[in-house]
Order: sequence, then C-alpha cells, then structure tokens
Amino acid sequence: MENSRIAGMLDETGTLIELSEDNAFRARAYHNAARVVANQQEDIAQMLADGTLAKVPGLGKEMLAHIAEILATGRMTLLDQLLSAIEPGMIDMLRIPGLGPKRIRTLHQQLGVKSLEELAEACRANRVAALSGFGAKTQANILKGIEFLSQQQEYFSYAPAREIADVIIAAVRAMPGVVRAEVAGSLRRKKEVVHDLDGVASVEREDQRADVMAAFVALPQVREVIAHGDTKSSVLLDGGIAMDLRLVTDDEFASALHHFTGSRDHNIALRGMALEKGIKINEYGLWRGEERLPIHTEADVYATLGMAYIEPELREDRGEIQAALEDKLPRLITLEDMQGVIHCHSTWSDGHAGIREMAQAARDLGYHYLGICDHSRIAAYAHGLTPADVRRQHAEIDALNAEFGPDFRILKGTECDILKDGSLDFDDETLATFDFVVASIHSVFHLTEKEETERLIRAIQNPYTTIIGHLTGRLLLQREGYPVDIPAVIAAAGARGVAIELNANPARFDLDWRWHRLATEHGVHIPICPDAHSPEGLRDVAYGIGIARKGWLSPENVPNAWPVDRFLAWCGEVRQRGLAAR
DNA sequence: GCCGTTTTCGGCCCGACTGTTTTCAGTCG
Repeated sequence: MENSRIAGMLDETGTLIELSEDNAFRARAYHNAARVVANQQEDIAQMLADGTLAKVPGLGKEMLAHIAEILATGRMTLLDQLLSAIEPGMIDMLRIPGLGPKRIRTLHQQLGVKSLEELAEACRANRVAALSGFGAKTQANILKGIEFLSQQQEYFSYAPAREIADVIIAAVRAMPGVVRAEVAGSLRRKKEVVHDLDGVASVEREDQRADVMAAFVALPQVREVIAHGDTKSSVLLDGGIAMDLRLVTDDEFASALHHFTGSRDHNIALRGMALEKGIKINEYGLWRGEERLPIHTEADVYATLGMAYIEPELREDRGEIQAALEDKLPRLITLEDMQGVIHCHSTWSDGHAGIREMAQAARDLGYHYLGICDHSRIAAYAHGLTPADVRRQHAEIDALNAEFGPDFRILKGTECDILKDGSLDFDDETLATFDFVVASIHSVFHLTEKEETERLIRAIQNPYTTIIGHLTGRLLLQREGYPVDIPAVIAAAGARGVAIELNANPARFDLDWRWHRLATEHGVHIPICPDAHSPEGLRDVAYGIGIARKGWLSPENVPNAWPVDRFLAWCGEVRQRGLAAR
C-alpha cells in the first residue's frame, strides 16, 4: 500500500529529526504528516494529482514535495541524509524507558556510544553518571531499561489485557475512599493491541489520595513500582504489562477519564476546537477564563462544546469531531443488536463441539440463528469436508432444525478455501447447496500483492461467494498477513455485492477497522464473525463489536445483525447477482 | 514544518513525576 509506505517514511524522518536537532516541533510536523497520510482513504498519488492532497491540514509545501519525490523515485532525499548521519543504535535507545532524544544526543556526543551494547558498557564503567544532568540513579535505570527491553513485549493483545485491567480496576474500586474507577486509554478505545494499561479513579477528598495510591502500588499483581505519587503512579504488573493509575477528586473525574482515554490526537484536535470557542480543556476540567464549567460526565464535556457525544471507540481523530459537530455520527452497533452468529466450526471439521452443542450455546447467548461453516476438502489439516460429507452434514442440520423448532435456525454455510488460482474448493453443484459461502485463503501466502489481490478478486467474482473470510490472514503480534491491495478488493467486493467479514477472533480482527469506512462507502457489508471452534469461541463476537464500533459500523452494515429472513434474503440476492453477471 | 477571525511571525496541549539540582530539564502520556 503506497499510503502506508509513505506514512512510514515520514514517520521515520520525524524520529530521526528528534535525534538530530532540538526542534521538537519540526519532528512533530513529520509525525503528524505521517498520521494524516496513513488516515487517507483515497490513493495518495491520485490526491496529489488532482490537488486534493494540498488541501489536507497538516500537509504543507515541504510534505507535498517529499510525497511527490517518493511517488516519483521511491526514495526521500531528506530521509536518506538523516539515515546516513544518525547511528541506527540511537533509534534503539529511544525504546529505553526514561531516555528521550535529548539525553540520547548527549550520550552520543559526550561518550560516543553508538549501540545499546556500548551504552550498557558505559553504564557499567560509571561513565554515564559522571555526565552533567545524569547521575547514579539515571545510570542504574538505563541499565535496568536495557535489560528490560530484551525481555519486554512491546504490545499485548486486547483480550488478556482487558482481563488484567478489569481485575485491577475492581480492586481499586473496593479501596476505602474511592468513589469511581474506570479503565481508560487505548483499552477503553478498544484498540486491537495495547501498549500499556491506564486507569482513572476518584476520591471524595484530596487527603484520601495518598492512602489509595499506597494501596494501589501494594496490590499483589504489582511486580515493580516505576513511579509513585499522590495523583499518578506507574507500575509493572505480573505478565509484564505496565499500568498507570491517575487519582483525582470526584468533581474532576469525568474530565480526567476523558483526558486519559485519549487518543492523544483526539484530545489535541478537541482542544484546538475548544480554544476557538474560548474554552480551555485540561485533565481537571473545562474553563472559560477563570470560570470552571460544570462537568459531571463525559457527555457533559461534548455537550459543553456544542457537539454530539463521541463514543470512546471513535476517538482517534479520524473525522469524528467534525461529524459530531454536524450531528452525523453513526448509531454504533452493540452486542444486543446481533441476531445471528455465523462462521462457526463443528467437529465435522476442526471444531471442538458438535453442531447441536454449538447451536444450544448460541441459543443460550440469545442468538436466533447459527451459521455452521466447516472447512472444505483441501483443508486436510482441519479435516475439510468432501461433497459427500457436506450432504450428510446437511441432513444432520435438517434434523436438528426440526428439533429446535421455529425460534432458532441452523444455517448451512461453509468456509470454502480459495485455491491458488482464485477458484473455490467446491464445485458449483455443491456450492449451490449452501445457504451462504464464506471464501477464505488458508494456504499459499507467498504470492506477490498483485497475485494475491487477483486471486481474491477472482474468488469474489464466483457467483456462489457470499462473504470473504479474514481478508489478509494476519495474526496480530504473530504474523503479517499475505500482501493484499485492500482498496482494490473492497472496490471489487462492492461492485459484486459480496461482503467482507470482520473476523472477531482477537488474534485476527481482520478486516482491520481502519478499512471499514472505505468498505461501507463502497456498499460492502461487514458481518461480524467469531470463527468459533467451540462454544466459548462464540463469546469473541463481543470483541468484534468493539472493533466494529471503531470502524463506525451500524447495524445496517452488518448482515448478521438482521433477522434470519432478511439475512437469508440478502444471501440469495448476492448469489443471484453473481449468477446474472456470469 | 505547519498554520492563520492576533495571517508571513511566533506559537505549537499541558500537567505529573523523576532525578538532578537548589529552581529546573527531560520524559511521558
């Protein structure tokens, strides 16, 4: 993807500027431009050509020149110059907690250290503590930080992070003097992976803060205390994830929760907008001059600024502020909207439960239909079904449906492999027996982006394809997906009427939420699918809802948020459209 | 480097904590 490549180069330039000079604002301009480019849904080359790029805030004359150069030559002169001037080891040093650009520059200039190894050596030789502005403690912390880096995981997946955070917040809520306590930060915004945990709590009176903070840093899950103050403490928890807790009085709670929920970019944009209205925002409240405006909930924050309430999931500075000002935010989907759970496996292929057990579990969770989608023949590792197996499975489903009665329906689906050439793993005769077909790639990940994209588009053209499964095949924090030109696939899916699933497994969250709005603009529906292999797996839908909300999805965008009759009618329409185009 | 109802200069979100210093710089979120 050209946009993300350009964004990456601008971002790297910003980091190198931090390390090479003292103008933090210039560095920030590059980081900001990188984010702006990454957020563009259209092709940057096209936007540059038709002049729309020049109108995007954050991209000035210099940035446009850099982008034009990258598009023309694939390189960026300024970045190349910086790369040849800066030691790559200095970039590694930025990851050491407590070390920033200024100190890294000092270390490099005064001691000539060029790598983490040389820096550790300098610390052991006591040469760092001798520098002005450094001391024994800083030197020890740098050594500890280097040690920490070798074991520390940079990001954590959403589900386990959520579990730990909920336990800690419940413990804080139970402490004497605490009025309210909530998870904040990227976890509250339902980011697919999180770097650390944030919590905000309130007490009735300021003099209660010290005791609460002392209790927080003494929690049994705390492995190490990094900072300990009355209003802010940072700890490292068992499992290696860091957590910050902010403590305020209860009249400051809503503002603090809003502030520490972020995102940083959302807050900056919101503050800028507020200043135009003569209102100052900080983590303790909203102010008009000396007057403190009454804020009790987060809703009051947005109402005071004259805009619609923005849900935490949307606070990424991706157009939500403008939409809230115009009252054009979508009605975000909730778990309660979900009518059916589709793309589920059974013991017919690689699931751990039979169809009956899966259906009972789905019904117990309040769903009205279950879409069984076992693997197709070529997926031997997963005991893929042959056409003869499919006929027997359908007979079982018919019998179970007779048993379950009219209030719950098991649908006949398949997760059919997309073969290397883009054809599907079942013949048309077999495909025609399913209510709907999820087509997914499970093998041959090494093709070029062009080849994988053509492969997916050919699968989309198959008249029996209803939904494309886990579009990129990525496994978060484990493996990159195969290369795909996502806008091209979205355009093809939109033209054909085929849906692209949001795989709700926390390891996948694929289609990535950053593409949801482009997809819905092309008329592409996005069913939320747990890809469940057991009754417990059905609960992943809740995680998928968080991601879908980040993607601005409403129930109208999500076919399995519709009643079963409408869902099946839609499946039929998708197939008819494909057959008519053949 | 970007931006402009304070418009081509001068600001850019801003407050907490640590460690070093003795009033503050650097880092972080």
